[in-house]
Amino acid sequence: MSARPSSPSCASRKNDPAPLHGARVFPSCSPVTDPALPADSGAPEWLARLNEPQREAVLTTEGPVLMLAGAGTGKTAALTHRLAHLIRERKAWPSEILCVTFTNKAAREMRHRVGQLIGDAVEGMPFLGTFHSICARMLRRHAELVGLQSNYTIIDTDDQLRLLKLLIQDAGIDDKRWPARQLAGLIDGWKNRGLNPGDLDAMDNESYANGKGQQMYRTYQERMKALNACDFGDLLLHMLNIFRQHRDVLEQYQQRFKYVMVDEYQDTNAVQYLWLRLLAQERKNICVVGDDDQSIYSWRGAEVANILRFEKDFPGAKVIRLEQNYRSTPQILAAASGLIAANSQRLGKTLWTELNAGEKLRVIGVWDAPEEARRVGEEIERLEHEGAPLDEVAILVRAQYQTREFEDRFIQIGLNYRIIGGFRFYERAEIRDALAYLRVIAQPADDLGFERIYNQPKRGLGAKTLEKMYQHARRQGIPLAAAALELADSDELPARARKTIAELMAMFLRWREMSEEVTPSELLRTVLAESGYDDMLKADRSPESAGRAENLTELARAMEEYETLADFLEHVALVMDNDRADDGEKVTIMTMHAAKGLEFNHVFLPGWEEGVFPSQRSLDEGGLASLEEERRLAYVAITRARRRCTILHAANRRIYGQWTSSIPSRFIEELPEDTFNQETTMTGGASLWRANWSESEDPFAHVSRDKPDRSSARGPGWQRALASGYETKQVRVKESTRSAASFAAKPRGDIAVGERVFHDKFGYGEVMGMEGNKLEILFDHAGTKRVIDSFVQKAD
DNA sequence: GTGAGGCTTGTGTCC
DNA sequence: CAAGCCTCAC
Repeated sequence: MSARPSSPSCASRKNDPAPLHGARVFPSCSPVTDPALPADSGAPEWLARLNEPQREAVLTTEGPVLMLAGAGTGKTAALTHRLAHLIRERKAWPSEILCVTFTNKAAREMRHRVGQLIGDAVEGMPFLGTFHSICARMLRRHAELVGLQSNYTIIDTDDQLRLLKLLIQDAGIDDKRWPARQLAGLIDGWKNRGLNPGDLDAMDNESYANGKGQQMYRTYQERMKALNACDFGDLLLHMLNIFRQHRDVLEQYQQRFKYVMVDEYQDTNAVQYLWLRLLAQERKNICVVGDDDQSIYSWRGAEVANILRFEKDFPGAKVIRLEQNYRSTPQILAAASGLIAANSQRLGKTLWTELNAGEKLRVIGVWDAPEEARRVGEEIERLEHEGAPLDEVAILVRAQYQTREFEDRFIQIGLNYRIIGGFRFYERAEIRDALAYLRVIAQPADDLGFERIYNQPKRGLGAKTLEKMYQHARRQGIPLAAAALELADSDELPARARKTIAELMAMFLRWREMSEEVTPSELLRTVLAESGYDDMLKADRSPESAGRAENLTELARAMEEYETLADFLEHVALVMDNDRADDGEKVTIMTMHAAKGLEFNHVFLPGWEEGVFPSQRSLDEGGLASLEEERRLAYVAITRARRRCTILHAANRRIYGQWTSSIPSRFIEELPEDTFNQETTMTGGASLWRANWSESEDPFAHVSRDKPDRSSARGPGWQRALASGYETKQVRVKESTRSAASFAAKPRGDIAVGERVFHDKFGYGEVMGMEGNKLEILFDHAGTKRVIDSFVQKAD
């Protein structure tokens, strides 16, 4: 995990809520600036590195600008230079520029690169960040306008779900039929569209529990207010509400922000769009950068339409196109361009490059997911031998679950890797527990935090006590922790529970006082020691407990970078990165979504199979639009590669524990033929199978497919469809019935129960059982595993 | 109030 | 297949 080091400007922010017009001290160490230099008389040398359209984007500072920038065309360079230019030319102080990015990674990158151009002045940019972090900061200042206090808690999805579940049950709604997840999704969607409970129409209202949508949304918002808490969507929605209802506040910010810049504009959703429009409509100095072909976030409300109608929103906008690609080989560009050409709704652009050398892409068909991981591992080792740094190698997957196979394999072969995203550091139970303690200290109304730890470590308080506390809290209209304190002084509870609660509350009072005096990390160490959490871990003999203790130590260390508890908690809530201080070179494994904006010399794209990528969900729901979004994702993925791009697809994959056969992704077929080479592995692979399949009607007619039984009815979409005879899916059903599914079920016949075998990964073992081609083997060192017979040899 | 064991269900992507 | 939820026995 990397924590933003506290800087002088951060420290000053703590006490001084930054007067809106108060110019900050402009760093005297600012690098060479010649204010007399006319902008159009031969660009200064630091502009010389830019191409013509980039330079135009930098120098067109006044009025609306739309930069259409294809993948790898140097839009970040253009943006950072533009920012630097504004500051150097003293058109604005750093604190008068609003610069919004989508990810923390992008914000950090921007800060870093601007820093290289103008030095420390970038430290004075409090409004360079993600939509969420910028809104969170603004909201601390204006919290009372929406009924919050400035120390509000930002809750994560987990807490949100727990709260919703309670509310659903309170409302007497069956949470089996109307799961909290669904409601959370709806509320999120409403917030993304900028809708408050009162703004819902009948259809929105109907979408949950037969017309309870609005009521539940309203209840949830009220409860959040009582908890002095916000979810992610609230950060934006609250600020939008404030801007709409308090002209004076809006005008302050309109005055303040002389220039507005927005990265990844194609991914803005309605709230973000409305928020930006309000802020920029006075001065109209807004510069947005985007690429409609890289719009991959419609699932969280992004509307490509925002970029398409920019010229209407801001008449007279200057449109600048960046089309020269500096990143990839012509083959990679041709493959990506050919693929994306299959989409219908696009602005269209032509990427070109001056590079002429390069290799074709490779498409490799393998037997199953483990082989895929093995193959990628081998390829990476080969690259390593050729001297390629591991930092320049990335594996980009469609969904998080795909990372496991690679992780397993890389541990086996001792290949250094890092997984970005995934189960994040901050989502581990022990970390969340620790944070819950800290949250309750910082913000006593945080019931969700209190509920999490009131009996963690176990102190003999259970559901009965919790219920009593809730009752009391509800009746008195006070937070849970306050109710607990009062109950400890009454006869409502058995003496034993009373004593425990009293002790716990005494600790909290002490910690709260202490939090004013000691650093956050000292506070955490004290809490862990005094609460008994440390002891609990020490007493725990399970293999994970040591790791848990380590994680907590790491957390305390990370906190040393922060001066106040509030700063730290905000960072935790908004920043999901867990790239710790990385020692040495590592292969990066991450989702395609997380990879947007990044680039690598070598990119591996596993799992290009129908149902995985494009994902089954996108095929089942969402229709063409959703498929096209998957295709844009494929485009993003391919264009991450500078030099080599390797696509893999497996013939068999286990989904929900079921072996499922798969056919290669349609995206592979859509690649222009002359841009890639097809390869296949010894074990057959889907490529071979596909070749056969296209020639004969049913090459596997001799193998009977297992009858769909109850268990297979739970598979992915098409399997479910198969089981229920769902008609519109006939085509898919046909494909899958004659697919290689049962290929796997053909036992090889020369291995019997009781024999000794050897397996590449697990070593020697004894066959304990077999079922079709699947063997259950007790390995000498690896324990019992289920493996496919083609991966074992008879031991001598 | 705690823990063990069975049943159900899921895995999309992020701030 | 796993994790999460629920139920039931101490």
